[in-house]
Amino acid sequence: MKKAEGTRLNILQKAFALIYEKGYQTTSIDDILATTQVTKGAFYYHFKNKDEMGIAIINELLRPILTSSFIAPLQNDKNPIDTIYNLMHYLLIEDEFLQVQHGCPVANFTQEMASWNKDFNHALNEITQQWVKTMAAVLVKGKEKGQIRDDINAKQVAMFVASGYWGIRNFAKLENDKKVYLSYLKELKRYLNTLK
Amino acid sequence: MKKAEGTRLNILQKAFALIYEKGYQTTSIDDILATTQVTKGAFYYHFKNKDEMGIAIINELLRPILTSSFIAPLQNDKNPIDTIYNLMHYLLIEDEFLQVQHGCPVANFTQEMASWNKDFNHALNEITQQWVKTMAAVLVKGKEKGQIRDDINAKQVAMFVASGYWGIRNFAKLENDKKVYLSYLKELKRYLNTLK
DNA sequence: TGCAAATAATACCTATTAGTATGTTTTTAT
DNA sequence: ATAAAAACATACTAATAGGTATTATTTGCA
Repeated sequence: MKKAEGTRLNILQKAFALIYEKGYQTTSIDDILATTQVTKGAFYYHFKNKDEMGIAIINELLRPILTSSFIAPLQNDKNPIDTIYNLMHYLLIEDEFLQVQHGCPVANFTQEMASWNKDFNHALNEITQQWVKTMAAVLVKGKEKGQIRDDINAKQVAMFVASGYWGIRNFAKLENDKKVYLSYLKELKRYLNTLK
Repeated sequence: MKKAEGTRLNILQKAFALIYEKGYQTTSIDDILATTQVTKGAFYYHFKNKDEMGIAIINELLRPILTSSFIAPLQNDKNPIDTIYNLMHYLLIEDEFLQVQHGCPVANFTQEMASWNKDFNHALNEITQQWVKTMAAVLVKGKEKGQIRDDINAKQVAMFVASGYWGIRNFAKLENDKKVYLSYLKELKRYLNTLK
């Protein structure tokens, strides 16, 4: 990796961490410069403006995270019910990047920016759709294999599950306690079992 | 109502509308003054600072809305399944204040402020808990009447449902389309029916 | 090795931010 | 009617915001 690429990546990663903690609007360029030890000249060499950096974070950091942590675990040939439950368990309980007090970064971004920045909205919608579509595909496969009831609407279920995930992330933020995840997971398991 | 009370309420209501649209942090005092036609002197006569106004909005506007629109509809003696479904249908489809592109005001506030302002967190947690507790109580009553299965964990279900609500609000914001609500409601109905 | 392009550093600019200081007007109680 | 208190108005401040202009330093390559 060239050195310039390094500073760029450094900016993206540190900025992402700050934004995940504090939110996009309240993370200032100066905040980012302070924690990266990068100067303003360097920052604006790499990014036209703050929003371009935001989009880069979504496309270059969030998207890969989504692919590896949210989508890849769905792609196995086991029972969809276990697959989905295990994914949620991993995301809520085991994953070390996602912090209970800061919620889900994609949901945070969405909440903050969706109705105000077309580019953000588009990028976020794309990665979210990818997740939901993959989950739906898993369910369809399960239907074909007879693991999932025939009368189940896969897309509908996928969205229902994804919604629950975003919601419980917000709940846990409010209580600042992972315990709510356990309660959520129990009911999710019960719900998923009604699909077979 | 005394005139002074009127200006205070005017500030709270207009500020709330702005915050619901734009978020708390990005709604400036000057924004509020511009839309209320109130001067800075008047604003700071009524509120010590911006955060005090924010707390007042939660306690004096959000709380009553929650009581009347989220909690009161739960308090009838019908079947909990219909009661909860009808509430969600009302909130997502019929309610005229809640806008698809701006999500749920309580969820927005939570996402933005929960981990940063203790007072906000406390006020928001209180009203949210009240909603979940009421929903759980409705389910408990349903269990006693034999309308809900015995092995159901009421609190757990209430939280699961509330999470789904917050989540789908965020989803709809992303797609800026009420259609996702219809899909959500269908699956919610299916889910609720598994409780009996 | 030298020079152009890439990368970075510094100083600055204007707008906006929350908040204050100090006044004036309006209400209220006597 | 009048004085005191409540309610509001105006002009300001210091800090911070995102962004730019200009200059300096590295880097890759002929």
